[in-house]
Amino acid sequence: MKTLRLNSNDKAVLLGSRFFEKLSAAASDAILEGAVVTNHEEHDILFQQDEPVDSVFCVLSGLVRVYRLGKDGREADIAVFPKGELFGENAMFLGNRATANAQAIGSSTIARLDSRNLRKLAEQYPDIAQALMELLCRHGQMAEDCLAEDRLLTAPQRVASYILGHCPDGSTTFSFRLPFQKNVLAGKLGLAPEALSRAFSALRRSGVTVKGRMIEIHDRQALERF
Amino acid sequence: MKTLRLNSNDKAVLLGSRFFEKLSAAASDAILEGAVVTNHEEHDILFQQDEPVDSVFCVLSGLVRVYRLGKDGREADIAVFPKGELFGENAMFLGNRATANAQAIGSSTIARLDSRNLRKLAEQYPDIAQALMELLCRHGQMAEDCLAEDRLLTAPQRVASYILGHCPDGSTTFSFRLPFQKNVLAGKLGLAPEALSRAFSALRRSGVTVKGRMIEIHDRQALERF
DNA sequence: CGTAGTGTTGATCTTCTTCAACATCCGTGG
DNA sequence: CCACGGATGTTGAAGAAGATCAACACTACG
Repeated sequence: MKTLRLNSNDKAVLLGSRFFEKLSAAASDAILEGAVVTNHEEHDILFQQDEPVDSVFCVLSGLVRVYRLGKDGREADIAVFPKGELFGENAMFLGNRATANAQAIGSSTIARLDSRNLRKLAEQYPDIAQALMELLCRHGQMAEDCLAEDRLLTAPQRVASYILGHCPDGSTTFSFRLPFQKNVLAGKLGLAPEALSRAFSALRRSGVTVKGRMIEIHDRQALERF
Repeated sequence: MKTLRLNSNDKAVLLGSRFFEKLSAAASDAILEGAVVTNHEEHDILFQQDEPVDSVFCVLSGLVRVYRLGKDGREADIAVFPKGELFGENAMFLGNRATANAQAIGSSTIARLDSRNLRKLAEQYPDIAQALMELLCRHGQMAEDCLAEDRLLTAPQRVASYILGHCPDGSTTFSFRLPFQKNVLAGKLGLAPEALSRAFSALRRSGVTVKGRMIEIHDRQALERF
C-alpha cells in the first residue's frame, strides 16, 4: 500500500473534525507531524481483529465500517464512520491490538496518526488527553446507544429512530439523503437487508416516503410515536 | 441520603481497583480528597437518565446495574458493575448529564468522586488522564463486546461465552459460583429469565451442570464449539 | 440492450418473548 | 423444627419478530 503525506485538503478535513476542533495549532501540528495517508478501494481491509495496529485512523473521504467476525464467518457491525471521524483509537489502550476489523466502504482516503506519538503528546498537552477522552466517550456512547436500541426497539422502530436522528428538532416535515447504501444501513442497524426493506414498508404507512436514497418524513410526530 | 467519609476499608477497595492501581499515592489522594460514601438498599436508584450528575461512582460493596429505559418502560441493561469498579464517568464528558440509569442490586455501598475535581486533576496528572482513558476504553469495549455478542450469538452461545469468560485458559474442567442471581445474569446478557433458564438446559447436554448459583464445566472444548 | 449489482417481496423456519402454571428455595414466625 | 409465604427459577405452549432462501423488480452503466 502506497503511503502519502497529507495534502492541504487532507489537513483541512482533519482540522475540521470533532477531534481537532478544540486543539491548539501547536497540539494539532504535533499530532499531524508524521501522519500519512493511504487510498483504498471498496472492501479493502484496513486492519483486522487481534492484529497489531500502531495508528489511529481518520476518514478523509469515503466511509469505513468497523465490525467483528463470528466463528461462522458472519459479521456484526460495530460502527460506520463517515468523513472526518477518527477511529481505531481503542487499540492504543489495549496493547496495540485491534479488537475489531475495519473495511473501506466505497473507495476511501484514510489518514494514519502514529499512536505512540499521540500517546506521548497526550501526556504533554492536557487538551489532547481531553480530546482523546471525549473521543473514547463518544464511541462508548455510540456502542451503548446501539446496544440499548437493539434490545429495546423492533426493526421499524430502529429505522424510525435513525431517521429521527437526521431530522432537526423543530420541523414536522423533512427530507434527507441516506449517506450510504441501504445495505450499509442495514448492517449498521443490525438488520438483514430484507428486514430493513420491510421496515421501510412499515414506515411508509406512517408518512415516510423512500425513493432510492431519498427519505421524506411527512409527519414527525407519527414517527416518534411508532 | 446520608453521606459519609471514606473509612479505611473503603479506601482499600478503591486503591485496589483497576482504576487506581497504577496511580501514584499523590494522585490517588488528590482524587479521594472529598470523596463521600453512601449506602443503598436493593433497587435504590443512584442516578437517572438526563439528570445532572457531578460524580464518578465506585462500587465499594454490592452490585450496580446500569440500564436504559424504553418508551414502554422496558429496561435494557448496559452493564453490571461489581465491587471495585468505577462507573458513571461518561456524564463527565457529556455536560454532567447521565445517559443511563443506575440502580443498586442488593444493598450496596457506593463511593462518589467529585467529577469536576477529577477533571481538573486529569489536566495536572497525566497518569490520571491515562487511567481515565483506559477506563473509558474498557467500558466502550464492554459495550462493543455485548453488541457483537448480541448480534452474532444465540442465547445458549452467549451463556456459553459468559461461562468461558470465567474459565481459566488451560483447564478442561472447571466450576465457579455466579456472582449474582440468574435474574441479573439474564438482564446482562439481554435475555428474558426464561430464555436464560432454557439456555442452561441446552448447555446441560454439553457438559454444564447448574445447581443454584454453582456452575460446573465438564468439557471446555465442547462449550467452545457450541 | 444486456448484465451485474441492489433492492423488494413472499414463504418458511428459527429464535426468542410472553404468559401461565408449576417447582424450588429461603427466611420468618409459630 | 416445621409450616408458610414470597421470591426465584423452570417448564410448557403460543405468538411475534427476524433470518434465511428464493424469486423477482429496478437501476445503473457498460
